[in-house]
Amino acid sequence: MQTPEELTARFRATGRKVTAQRQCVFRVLQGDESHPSAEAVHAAARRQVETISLKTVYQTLHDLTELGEIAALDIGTGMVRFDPNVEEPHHHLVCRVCGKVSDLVVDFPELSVPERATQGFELGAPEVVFRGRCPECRSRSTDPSVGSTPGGSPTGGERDAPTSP
Amino acid sequence: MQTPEELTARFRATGRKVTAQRQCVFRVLQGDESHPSAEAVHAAARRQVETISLKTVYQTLHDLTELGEIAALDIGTGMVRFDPNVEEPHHHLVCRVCGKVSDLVVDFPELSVPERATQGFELGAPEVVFRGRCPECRSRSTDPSVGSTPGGSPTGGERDAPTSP
DNA sequence: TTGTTACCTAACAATCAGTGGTAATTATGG
DNA sequence: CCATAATTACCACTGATTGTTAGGTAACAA
Ligand SMILES: [Mn+2]
Ligand SMILES: [Mn+2]
Ligand SMILES: [Zn+2]
Ligand SMILES: [Zn+2]
Repeated sequence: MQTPEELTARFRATGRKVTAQRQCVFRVLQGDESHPSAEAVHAAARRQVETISLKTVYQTLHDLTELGEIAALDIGTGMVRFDPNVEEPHHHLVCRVCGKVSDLVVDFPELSVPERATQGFELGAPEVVFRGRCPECRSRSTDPSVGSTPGGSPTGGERDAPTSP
Repeated sequence: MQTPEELTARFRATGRKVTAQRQCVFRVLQGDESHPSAEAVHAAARRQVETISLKTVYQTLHDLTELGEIAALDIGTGMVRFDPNVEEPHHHLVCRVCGKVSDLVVDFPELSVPERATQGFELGAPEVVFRGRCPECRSRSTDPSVGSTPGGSPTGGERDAPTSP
């Protein structure tokens, strides 16, 4: 995703009007690496423009996706997640417990399909998803098998666990 | 997934009753490589047991998933797709147009994440999805004027494929 | 500056996949 | 046989997303 200023220009150039609400969504998305849902974007946007409607957020996300400025990821968390990082190809780690999505910056070189295995499909880029448990959900787990990871990563950060869908 | 007979035994062994409806779902799933949705399973099951309810189908699919006899795939087609092939690890090709899901039998060897890239995640097996267009949708969405291009086809411009229904 | 027009909001209704409840009936398996 | 699980029809409900309306505001080109 480009900067809010560049997006402003691009919106004008594509016949779209630039409003305070849209620019607010631009700013919310800029540098956001949490892969927020539309609701999450809405919540963040409301902190800047209290009256912005969910509808407008959906509309702006749709426009940005159409322009290829962000990516809409549907990776089994129940909601579409939006990714402003479309410049750097990457994959994702998905927490099965809380739905957290993290970037996986590893590039997999050997990830091409032999022509005969494509079954006539016209293929795009591969999407790799590793599902598992994020650090927070690992440490929060009451599973007794967790707790003694020798030399592991005692990140210690046992933060609150807000999400309870 | 095991055979309907084996599933019958397994259901009994796990305290579940075996009914005509459940066995019907077993048979529908057996050898099905189309990764059907619950609705699709229901439609197929109705051809054998006309009165089987969608609820029962959901219940049976849930049970089978719980037992690990089938896999529930959420790969962005809007519905959960069920996969009776849990014996052979594999990946998937997904048609962006019609939602068709095909097995990708290629095994990717070097698909492991360097320890430092995991960000503390506890990871499961990687899921690879190639999105694209299936053969049917490729031939259906080409320009009408390109109906039968002989030899070296100047497929020229890939126009926007108009979204179906 | 002004006029056209896109945009925004609020408040709903609707869709779609999936879950949940009821009550009455059926049928499994010990 | 018979307790009890399962099934059915029916309907309400969630949650994400889209659509619709109507009235008001604001962007931007002239
Ligand atoms: Mn990402
Ligand atoms: Mn499969
Ligand atoms: Zn988590
Ligand atoms: Zn297709």
